[in-house]
Amino acid sequence: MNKNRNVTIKDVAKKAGVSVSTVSRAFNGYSDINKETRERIFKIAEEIGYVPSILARGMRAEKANRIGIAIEDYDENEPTYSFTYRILVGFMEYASERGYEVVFLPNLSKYQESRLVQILKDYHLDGVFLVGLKLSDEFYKQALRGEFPCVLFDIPIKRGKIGFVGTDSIKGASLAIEHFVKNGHKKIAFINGHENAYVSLQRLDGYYLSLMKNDITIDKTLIYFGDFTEESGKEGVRELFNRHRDISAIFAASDLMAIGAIKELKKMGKRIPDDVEIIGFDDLDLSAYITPKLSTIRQNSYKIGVSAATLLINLINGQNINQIILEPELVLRQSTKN
Amino acid sequence: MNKNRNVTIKDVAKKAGVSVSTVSRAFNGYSDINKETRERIFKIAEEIGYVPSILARGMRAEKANRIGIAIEDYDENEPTYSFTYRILVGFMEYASERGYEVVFLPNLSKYQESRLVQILKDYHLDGVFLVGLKLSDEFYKQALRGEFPCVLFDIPIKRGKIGFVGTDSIKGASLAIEHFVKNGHKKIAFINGHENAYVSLQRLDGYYLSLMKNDITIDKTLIYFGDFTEESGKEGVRELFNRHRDISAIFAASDLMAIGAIKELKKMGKRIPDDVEIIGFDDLDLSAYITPKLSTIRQNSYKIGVSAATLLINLINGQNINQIILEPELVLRQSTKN
DNA sequence: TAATTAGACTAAAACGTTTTAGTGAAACTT
DNA sequence: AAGTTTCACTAAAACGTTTTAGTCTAATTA
Repeated sequence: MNKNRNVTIKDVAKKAGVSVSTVSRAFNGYSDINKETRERIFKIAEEIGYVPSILARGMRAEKANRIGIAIEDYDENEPTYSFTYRILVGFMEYASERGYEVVFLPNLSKYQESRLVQILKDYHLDGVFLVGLKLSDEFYKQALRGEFPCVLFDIPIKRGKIGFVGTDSIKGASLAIEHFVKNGHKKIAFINGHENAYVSLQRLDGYYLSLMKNDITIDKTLIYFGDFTEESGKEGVRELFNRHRDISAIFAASDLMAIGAIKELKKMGKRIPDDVEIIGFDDLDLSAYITPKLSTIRQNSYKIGVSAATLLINLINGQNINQIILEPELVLRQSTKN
Repeated sequence: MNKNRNVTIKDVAKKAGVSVSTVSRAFNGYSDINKETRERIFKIAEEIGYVPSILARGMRAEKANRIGIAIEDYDENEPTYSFTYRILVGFMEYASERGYEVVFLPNLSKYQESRLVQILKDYHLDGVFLVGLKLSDEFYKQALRGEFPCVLFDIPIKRGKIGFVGTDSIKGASLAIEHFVKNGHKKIAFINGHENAYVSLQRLDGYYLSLMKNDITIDKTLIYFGDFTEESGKEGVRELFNRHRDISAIFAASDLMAIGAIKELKKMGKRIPDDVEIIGFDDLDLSAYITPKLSTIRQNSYKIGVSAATLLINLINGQNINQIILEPELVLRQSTKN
């Protein structure tokens, strides 16, 4: 494919009667260039179909105009990949609009021995979006040093060149609880994620805040800490109904746990939403297909991707916004009375 | 990130006491290089952590060692992206193992005016995997010219530098029909995809073949042509049961259509699998979550990605395998009697 | 013994950019 | 009138590779 390469900057220069450097400067928005010259250059470039080679640019320039997206290890049995895919596409589309090339780094954990910053250099990346990184992960610690631009999903670090993108979990939880309160529930159980996830703490805050605002006394035995998986949702229901047999509403911190909970509730002979109402968190594609269709707090995964790209590119270019918090949305379906 | 760039080929050359070209030749597997020298070079490279710059290489070399994956336009409402994601990851992982960098081309249709071959040059790609390409698509016609290495999913072109990857649809359909026959069904309906999709024809062949093999007379009014969507699955059931009220088994050419069919059957008061057994095709993540859990012909999406990468890299390197057909697998769940 | 070939290596050009360090002319200052 | 500044531009080096066209020595052949 490289044989008779494309139109190069030289062709544009020749045709415009200027030097190669002038064309380069025009394309890179330098100021010391005559307006007419600049326009002529752009017109000619357009005409002959010139596109700067990202490879050549990356080799010479400070910035390669390439960013990476590193994704959690692949698991054959994980049913949430449509969510990941939407993040990915949002990230890609925005990045490509801004002239960045996106390089996918699969199986990051394979490289655990080497330093993350080394990998970024090897790949000529200006920055990286880390999604699904575990807090225990070695790369996580390296990222924290803030040596290079880096965006994290659901992990609220905002120091140095590190950015953070996530959904407002306090608000998300509140939306769910408010809905239950409106429907007259007093005994609202909460199946949370594990305690060392930031979002779990946030969702817990939202749960507390909403209950307090509505003068419902908080009962910690109505809270169960799972690990976001379907199995832990089932476990949560067993445990909670062991403690209280009159729970009438459940808020789960992930759709997967909500789905597990529903399965377990059905097994116990409970009708949903008549006996128990339930609201999840995420809005997986799955959630609209289970029976009953799951009401949930929607995170806009596509927008998460777009925001991550926005943030990362800003960080690379030295700007100082370093977090984007997205609005959650309550989606009412069949697991609640509406 | 580019400031104090990495270890380069020069560092290796200096330390090994040879010229840069020798190191390059060693790394590219040239033969006219002494075995000891080669080994010394590799050892030193390993020691000081040398990794060839893919950018520099791509600029100079015939091949850039970069391949693209172009994906169907993003649709917010499409529920099958976990399937796409698995293809993607399979493709990525294999390509990266073989030393290829993968470039994601989102929204290919945005570029419709320009020639595909032009795009590949602009991006310095050695080849591309096109997934979800419509037959009506302009790029499809361009791909067919075979000017550059290119792999298609589910579209059986095998000429020139074009490769084809897919699941054996004849066999897949047979698996489903054989199961129904074994369970004693005679009136087996078929909700197929649209007639101009290759896989629809294959699945139809499989359907015919299996019926004939089992001495069941073929009744064309038991066949409905949908368009792979959920809605057309519903429509299919309405239409088919209008024609025959005693259908006891349905094979659908996509899980989405099977899901639509199930919804419609439930609405009609049919019990699944007691009144009607149903088998889909694909095995989406969704399918294990609907009620009843869908029995289906599984396509291994991860393997599809791996196979596409394998094929593409072979085509680029001038080898002549140009198709990989994967084995389907019958997955029995709750929509059939097992 | 002279000529050829094989083996192991190298110098330098090339790829398409960006960037550094200017240049020359025109327009201002003093 | 001499010096300074601004404007618009450029030549050439640099980025890290691969590749072309050798070179030099030693071994083989005629």
